[in-house]
Amino acid sequence: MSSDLSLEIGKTAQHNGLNSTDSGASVPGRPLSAVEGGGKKSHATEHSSRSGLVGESASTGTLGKAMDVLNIVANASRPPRFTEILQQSDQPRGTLHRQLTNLVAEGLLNQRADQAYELGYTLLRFAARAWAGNEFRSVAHPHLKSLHEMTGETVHLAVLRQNEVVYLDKVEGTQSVRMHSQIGNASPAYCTGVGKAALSVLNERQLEDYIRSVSFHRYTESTIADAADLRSRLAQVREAGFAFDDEEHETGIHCVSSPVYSADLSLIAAISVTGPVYRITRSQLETWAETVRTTAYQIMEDMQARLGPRA
Amino acid sequence: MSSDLSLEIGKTAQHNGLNSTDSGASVPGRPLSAVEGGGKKSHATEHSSRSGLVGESASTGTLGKAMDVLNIVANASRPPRFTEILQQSDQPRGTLHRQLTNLVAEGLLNQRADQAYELGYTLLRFAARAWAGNEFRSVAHPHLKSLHEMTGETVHLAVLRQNEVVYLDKVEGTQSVRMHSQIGNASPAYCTGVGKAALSVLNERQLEDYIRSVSFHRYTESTIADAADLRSRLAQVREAGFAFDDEEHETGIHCVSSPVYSADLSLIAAISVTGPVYRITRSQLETWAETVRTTAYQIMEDMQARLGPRA
DNA sequence: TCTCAAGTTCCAATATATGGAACTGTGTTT
DNA sequence: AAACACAGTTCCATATATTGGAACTTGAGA
Repeated sequence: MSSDLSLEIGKTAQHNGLNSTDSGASVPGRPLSAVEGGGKKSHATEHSSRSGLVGESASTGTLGKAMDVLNIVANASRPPRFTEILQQSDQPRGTLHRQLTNLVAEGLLNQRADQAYELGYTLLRFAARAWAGNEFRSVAHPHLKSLHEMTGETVHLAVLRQNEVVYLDKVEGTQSVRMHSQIGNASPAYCTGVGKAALSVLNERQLEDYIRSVSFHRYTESTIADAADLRSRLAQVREAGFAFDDEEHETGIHCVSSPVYSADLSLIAAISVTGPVYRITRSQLETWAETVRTTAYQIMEDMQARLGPRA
Repeated sequence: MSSDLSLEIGKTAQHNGLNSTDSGASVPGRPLSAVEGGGKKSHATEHSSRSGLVGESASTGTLGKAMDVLNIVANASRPPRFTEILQQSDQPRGTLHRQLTNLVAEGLLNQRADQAYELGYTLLRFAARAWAGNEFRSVAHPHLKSLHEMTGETVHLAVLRQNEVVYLDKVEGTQSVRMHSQIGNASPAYCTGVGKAALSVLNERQLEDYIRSVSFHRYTESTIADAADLRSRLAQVREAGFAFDDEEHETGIHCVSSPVYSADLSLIAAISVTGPVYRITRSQLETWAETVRTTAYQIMEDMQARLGPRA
């Protein structure tokens, strides 16, 4: 089992030249700076990867195994029973059984009357707090709202987590609320607007790690299918400051997106304006691109301002 | 450390007399029957308690300790740093530090640039799946919608989990969507409508366990303040089939609620219609009580129908 | 009734988590 | 500026929790 491959990557505080003492002037192109001055003498291995950004599902001891089981249940098309889980797990029956028992006891899993396992309510409880208590989200939210008001279309906020983007917030029209659909959902980074925007700020090594660990799946005709293509697209995104998603993940849906990130890259996220192709033209999206980018900058500034005050 | 106090309570399949072979006739007062016939030879200790319904936070080995840490972070008023967590935890520095590292590696916690810990995005990811994949919720949802259409007020679905009720779903007016506020939120059972409805179906021992482990806190003037009061209220609820919440948790808000549960009590939930006192009178709530109860029965029937077909 | 598969329990062996103490870096005081 | 105090991090012998094979139930089907 491959574990302990690395340490923190995000912590390799790498100042981007010009640092801030000027309070809040809008300087596009500059992310919010790290809260601490110099980088710690991190004696991380040269290889790195994994920790929050990019990486596989290397198990961290007992906890990691429990998470593996949770993942099996989460990814099942319907609530799996003991043996179904056993087949996907590489653990002996006795062990797996105890793990399941523990997970159920903690409320992370539910065992239904028919013995099938489903994700437990404790997860909902935690997620509600994770969401409500998330400072980044609450700082960004008003900006998302104003972006929605300007465009009239759905606005998303998503963060990069390993190889996926996880949707953190969403502001949409008064149209029938499709529940809180998106929030918490995860999508592959390479085929979504927010994903490409997020990937565009990775440093070379991180991108390398990402590309090594990702596997491309063609969701639609225009889905990016290989590393070379992805690289060149990301170069463009890096240049422009925004990314498009031309129905690369879902047919009939496209969007513009810009990255939101901290200087030390401990937080990499993105915002987007999304619309259906039948109503929103590509050129309309292009019109919004600058606004999206500007909004992203504003969020970064606000985050920076919010970080300081914390004693 | 007190662990392994018990086994499953919910599994003590306790048929309520008359059992089902008749398919789907509406027989109010009868919950959906357990999917399995007899009760297993559960040699559970006489004491019992804990497992999903009612109980304390007894740690289940390593996983339990990790959950304890998660809980500390979740309950903090703002993202705690290492020592703040250390003070609430009863573990030595070295141990706690490694646990935190593991939790961060798994994405269950985030360590921000200022070193403070917050709940991680993985929790959101899991919760989204827990919610979307929850069969009970999806079965109940259309009923909630029709209940909303009949009353015009906000409708909730909540499940009993340990001493709390966790909100699973919500249907409300087109009024500005206060995000998906409630969902995933947890409230004490004794002072909410859904909570009292849920508690009313507990058997004697379970109620005993609940009362032993709960601590009453006066949220408003009318909050139930002691066990005796709670018992007599629950007796009334049991009789009537629905419960009221007269501003017992939040001033200005009241509701009617009815329990939804499986015969083996492995699932205990409740639905409610909630409204602000300035617009909804008590007698209006009483008018809805019967409808709420009927809707609850219909959900139970639907659940029963949905349980069978599963091979 | 018998048989087979699914699910559950048990316990010695061993890998894993523990926790005290030493270490590093950061910010504060004299 | 040096000394101090404090938060955070690492290390390693030890204790303990997890492991996993095998035996044991239970339930469904022939």
